[in-house]
Order: sequence, then structure tokens, then C-alpha cells
Amino acid sequence: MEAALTLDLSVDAVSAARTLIGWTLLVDGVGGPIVETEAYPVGDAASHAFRGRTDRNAPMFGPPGSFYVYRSYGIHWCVNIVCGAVGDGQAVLVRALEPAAGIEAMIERRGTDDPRRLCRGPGCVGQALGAGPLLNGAPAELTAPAGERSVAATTRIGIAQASDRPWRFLETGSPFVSGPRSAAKAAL
DNA sequence: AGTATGATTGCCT
DNA sequence: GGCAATCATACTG
Repeated sequence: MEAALTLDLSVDAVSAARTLIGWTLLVDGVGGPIVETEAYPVGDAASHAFRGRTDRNAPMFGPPGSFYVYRSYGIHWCVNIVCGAVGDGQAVLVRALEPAAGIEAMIERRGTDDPRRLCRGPGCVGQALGAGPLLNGAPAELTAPAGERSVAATTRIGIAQASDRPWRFLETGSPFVSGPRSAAKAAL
């Protein structure tokens, strides 16, 4: 039944990002299945942890399965799930969710009732979940997907460094993902 | 201490 | 399609 599939996040970010597609993320009862992620593994020039540990990225070096939340462009809160081993500094950015639980709270926070726009994009996910710096280091609440989901890999979005790496994962066909829904299928 | 920059979004033309 | 908003963080001098 539910524990048939176990989630092991003590793996590299790329594997974790692919695995997380379809898992349901809940924050205080609000959330839904993850449909889009991006991996920021060790040695990734685009990762906040690339230049070593700082006050901001410290949560990335914590236990796998915990949150790393940061402020983007002074406006948005972006939600990451830490993976790898403690001290690695790896994380997976949650870019989009399929709204499922606590939709009314999402609508209120987002200021829109368009289901496709509630959790589409990293900043929107953070806003919809009511994410803030208080989440840093807290364990993420994740539940297994009902069945297999079809996952595609593309290049990441909105970064300058290592922008050619196929480290963005999405559920194929989902209307809730941000950005392009197609790209060269990299080797998974 | 001061400055440059960003894992974005939404509104503008 | 292009660009402004907005500020904490990180780097420079």
C-alpha cells in the first residue's frame, strides 16, 4: 500500500529530483503532487552551495528530506528539498505542484483561482504553500504517488551557469508545469 | 561599508 | 517579447 515505495533522499540531487516527481508535498496541510523539479548537485556552478557553506545556504548542508527556503529577487520564497548526505550541500528546487490539498488557502495567498497558476513556478509554489524562512531545516512532508508517472528531463530555467545541464524534471503532459514542456530527452 | 546580483514574476508595449 | 520591481546575500575595497 502506501509504504511500498520508500523515498530515499540520501542520493545525489539529480536522482532525487527525478524521483520526487509525483510525490505529494504538504506544508501545513497545503500542497499536492510535485510535477516539476530542478537538481542542484555537488559541484554545480549554479548551486547556491557551489562556493561553500554560508549563512544563507546552511540548510542545504542539513539532513536529506529537510527544507531549504531562500528569498529570490527580494520578492519570492523558493522551496527546496535537501538531499544527499549531511554536509553535501545538495538540494532539489520545487518548481511546480499540482494543486490538490488546501486549494482554498492557495487561492487566498496567490490571489487567483486559476488552478494552473496556483503552483506554477518556484515563487508561486512558495507563495501558495505559505513558505517562509521558518521552514528552513524542517522535515518535508512527502507521500508516495499513487502510480507511476511519466517523467521527462530538460535543461534548467533562469540560471546563467551550467544552463545546459538536463537537470530539470517534469511530469510529461501535466498542465501545471512552468516553462517549456518539451526538450531533448536526456539520458535518464 | 558599499555595491552588484539573482534557482522570478507580472505587467508593459 | 521585453523590462521593472525589490531586498537579502555575498563579494569587493
